[in-house]
Amino acid sequence: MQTFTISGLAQAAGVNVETIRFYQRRGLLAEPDKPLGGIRRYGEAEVARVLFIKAAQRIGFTLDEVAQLLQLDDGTQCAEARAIAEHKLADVRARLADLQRIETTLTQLVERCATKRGKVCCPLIAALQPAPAR
Amino acid sequence: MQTFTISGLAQAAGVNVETIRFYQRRGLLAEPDKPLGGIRRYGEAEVARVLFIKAAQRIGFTLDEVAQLLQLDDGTQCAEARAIAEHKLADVRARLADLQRIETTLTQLVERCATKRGKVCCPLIAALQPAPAR
DNA sequence: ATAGGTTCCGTACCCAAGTACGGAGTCAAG
DNA sequence: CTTGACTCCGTACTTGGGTACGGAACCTAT
Repeated sequence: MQTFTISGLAQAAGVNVETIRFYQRRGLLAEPDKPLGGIRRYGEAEVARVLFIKAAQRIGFTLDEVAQLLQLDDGTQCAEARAIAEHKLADVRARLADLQRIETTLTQLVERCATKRGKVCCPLIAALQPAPAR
Repeated sequence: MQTFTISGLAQAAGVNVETIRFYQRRGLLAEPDKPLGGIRRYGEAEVARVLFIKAAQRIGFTLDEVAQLLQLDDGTQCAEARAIAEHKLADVRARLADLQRIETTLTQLVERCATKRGKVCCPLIAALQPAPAR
């Protein structure tokens, strides 16, 4: 089951070997204990974990935040997990709302582009305005 | 209408003065021409712009990407705008999907937490798996 | 048993996005 | 007309997230 060497893992996850080692130092990824003076092996679980880290980063989480999310995946005491989860959830929903507004606005822009020509001005900033001064 | 000094702008947008100047150097924010050896003034538009930059960053855009989005807001030739917009849109939709899956999973976790006790393990990683090895 | 390619580990370096610093100029209040 | 707060501008430092480097150890294939 533990089929990959570190470079195999890196390749499977689409990152650099050094990145794996960096994540290990940061505690985002465990270093499997190596068979007495030998070489560590990794499995699919680690690949998924690295992919998760990368995906979470793309949507704006820092590595510290990713660590918290991973804690939830790893299993924590319920009360604590719930606290973290609720906190993150609020956060996630706020981002979701912003992203959705950008999505809508960009979609409209593309549509307008298809029918008109010349300059277009896309009210992107307005899309994320908390309370437009009107 | 141009009511703020740079520190007023910074405060209104909830960032550091140096950040404003940094954005100006990066071309994300124009430097209004100053009244002959005097002090520049800013308005609500700039506040909104900085807030947008910050919001976009929170959902994972780099400053270079933000610059592209701002270009759309500022008005560009249609063909070019459309190309950028479509590109960003695909990007935005991918992030949206990931965020939504995290949202769902976190919500489920919180629910389970409310009814059970002891350890919980939240399949967060699985939520973002491209194709789970089964 | 040794050469070539990894792994391991530490240290050093890199880029993005700020943050801090310091001197000179400006401006309003006393 | 000076004092204190702020602006302007350049340069330097910091932090987060990696990347690169280099020597020693390891593991095949010949």
